[in-house]
Amino acid sequence: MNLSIAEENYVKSIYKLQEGDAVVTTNALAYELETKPASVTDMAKKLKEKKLIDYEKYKGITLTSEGRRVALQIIRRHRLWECFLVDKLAFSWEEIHELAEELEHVRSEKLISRLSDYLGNPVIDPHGDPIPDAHGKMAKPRPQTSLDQANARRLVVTAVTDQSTALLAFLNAKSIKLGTQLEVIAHYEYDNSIEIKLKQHPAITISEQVAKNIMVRPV
Amino acid sequence: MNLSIAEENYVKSIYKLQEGDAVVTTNALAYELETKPASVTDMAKKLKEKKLIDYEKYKGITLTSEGRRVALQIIRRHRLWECFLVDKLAFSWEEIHELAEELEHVRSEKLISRLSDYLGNPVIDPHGDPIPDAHGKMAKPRPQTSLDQANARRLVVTAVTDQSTALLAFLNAKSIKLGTQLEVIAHYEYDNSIEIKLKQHPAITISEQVAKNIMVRPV
DNA sequence: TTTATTATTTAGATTTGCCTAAATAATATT
DNA sequence: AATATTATTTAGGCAAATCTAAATAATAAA
Ligand SMILES: [Mn+2]
Ligand SMILES: [Mn+2]
Ligand SMILES: [Mn+2]
Ligand SMILES: [Mn+2]
Repeated sequence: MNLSIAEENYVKSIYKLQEGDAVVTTNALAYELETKPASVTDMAKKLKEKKLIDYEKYKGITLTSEGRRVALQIIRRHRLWECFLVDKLAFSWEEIHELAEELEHVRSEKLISRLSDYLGNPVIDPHGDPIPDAHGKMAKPRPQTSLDQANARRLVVTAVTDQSTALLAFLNAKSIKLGTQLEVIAHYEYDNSIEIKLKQHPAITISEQVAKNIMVRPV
Repeated sequence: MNLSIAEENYVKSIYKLQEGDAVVTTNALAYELETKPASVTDMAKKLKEKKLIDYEKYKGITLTSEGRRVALQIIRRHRLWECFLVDKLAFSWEEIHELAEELEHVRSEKLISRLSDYLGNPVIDPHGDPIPDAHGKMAKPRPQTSLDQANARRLVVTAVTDQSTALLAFLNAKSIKLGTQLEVIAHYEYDNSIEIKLKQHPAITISEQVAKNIMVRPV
């Protein structure tokens, strides 16, 4: 099946919003893709026609198994290019998303399999997200929770769920990256902010919003 | 200026057909881009509007200096990606053109300058074509002639002007690549075919059409 | 259970890039 | 110089992807 760039972006966003099995609403998808609900309805009809989604009007959108397959391929391409940009071209993690957003649309099995080999067949990308293999299989991520819900004291950062430049730049400023070990000092009930301490650094307090987007695992 | 992929492809093709200063005709451009003359006329109006070409109806097309600048950037991206595919991902020279045709449209100064550094700032691509630098300057190619017009006996292959998969596959089969040294044994007047000999190989006879597309220099 | 609010879809346009068929201009032939 | 041929442009249309404004459906509140 030959998909346009727009169609690929829709399929990828639907996959992202589905998180397993949830139905994706028109508005949510419009917001995610920075477009208008009317445009989403139009595209939903086309993707249904192509059997990539299940869709009945007013009932929301879910991917078919073919849609899921397609989504995983696109995600694979996106994340492999992100690895390339960081590992080989020395980009930092907040710069790569936009570039990968374009590179992911170059469709060539051979290109991607060679790129993967060249990178040593990585299984997680620079943001800690798992990379599907050529068959769409992803390593089950090791159990992780968001920092605001973790109960252990000593934690290691495993992923970042919001990949906006703003958050990643903030984390850079605080020296927080994948693999960073930290200790939770205190939870402040008033605004749900959290005080943490990194080795070799003074303790800092981070907002609930930041904490929600940092994934961690007990060290 | 923000150009679409279609606009970029037009500008690049106009540059290619201009060969210095010649005026590009509507039909030639349509043939090159595998589209129809009417579509070329439409696009010519748009590119003129954007000041990338000079165009008066029935008078043909030439690039403005801005158009030339843009073309050289696209060619730079194209050829650097070709180097990447060959040097890092082990593609062979007949597979890379189509992929570079897509990769060239990812517009990021930073990406391209890092890619160039990563590749060691190459000045020729895998087909022997010069790569413009960030300012659009290209190494003046060393004097070379097509094989059918060379008068020296001992020659070295410096470039291939037709980059079709068919020709490149033929050259692969005959073990002819960039840097290959060969000796001209005979010219056959009847069909302008040429007999050549590579070291460690029996002599072979190649057609005029092939010879026209192989660029050589006295060794 | 009405009524208000929110979510979604439809109707009708717009832009881009392309097409075919017909008209016109430029060039080549007799 | 008149005519035939070829090149180019115009006219009119189509599909993809978007939009705004209006209509309709679903859901929440009174
Ligand atoms: Mn994308
Ligand atoms: Mn990522
Ligand atoms: Mn291209
Ligand atoms: Mn090339």
